Amino acid sequence: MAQTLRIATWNINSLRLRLGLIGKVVEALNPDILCLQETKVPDELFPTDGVAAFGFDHVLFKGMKGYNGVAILSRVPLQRQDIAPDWCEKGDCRHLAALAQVPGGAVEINNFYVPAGGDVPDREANPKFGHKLDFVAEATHWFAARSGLQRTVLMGDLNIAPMEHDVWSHKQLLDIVSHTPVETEGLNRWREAGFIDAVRHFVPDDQKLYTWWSYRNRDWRASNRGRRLDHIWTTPDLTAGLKGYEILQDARDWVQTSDHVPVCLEMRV
DNA sequence: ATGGTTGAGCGTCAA
Repeated sequence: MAQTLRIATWNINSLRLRLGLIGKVVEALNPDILCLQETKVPDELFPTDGVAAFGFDHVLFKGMKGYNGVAILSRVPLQRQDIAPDWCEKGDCRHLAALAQVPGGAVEINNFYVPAGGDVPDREANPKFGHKLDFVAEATHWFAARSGLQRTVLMGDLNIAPMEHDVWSHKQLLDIVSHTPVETEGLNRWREAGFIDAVRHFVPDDQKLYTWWSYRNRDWRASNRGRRLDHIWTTPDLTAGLKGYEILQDARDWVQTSDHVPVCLEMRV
């Protein structure tokens, strides 16, 4: 009954601008399910036919004009799960949940786009940072209340690099939004509410791993000042089925690409 | 401390 499922996440930073690059992701990673963040497209303008041309016949999206927006593209049937709250009561399109219908039993997919949090790591001076911390705390409590979750995946652009070697310089980034202790501790509590870090399952903690390189570095590969902001977590019952992962670093060199690269996980479910 | 770059969409704001 078990089948191999390949699931991927990518902050695409405008779906309409980079629709063609979905084809390159399919070619490179062959995902059954592709979670996108920062689609930046209102639902009435979502390119359903465009993504179907790449083999994704089952699509869920929650978007808005200009900012944010998430989508789940899938080759297997999806059943939308509208069970989560409106995080921080902002209505800003940062989470989509669905049951992926696979023969071994449904797998719950949670696609998150956590607020970036602005530049100043102080909730008094910078309300966007407060929003980020509140979002993570609210999500932590919500998942903790769903005790005993199984066959569940949480993935997306979580905008926090939690471990020392998830950034190019731990010491230089301790006061930089995305790697401050209050954020990394918050993200760890969220994960511990019921998940394991499926990519770190394959990579020792002392090895560098990045999924994002700023547009502001002229030569991202040479400077290599990356951060691991994009994550795939699974509930512990799925650990035995984990087969491998790929961070598609080559995508950072594509013409007119995103500043994030796709992350893919293969598992038997 | 600042700047560096990109996208949405035409003001700057968000990242």
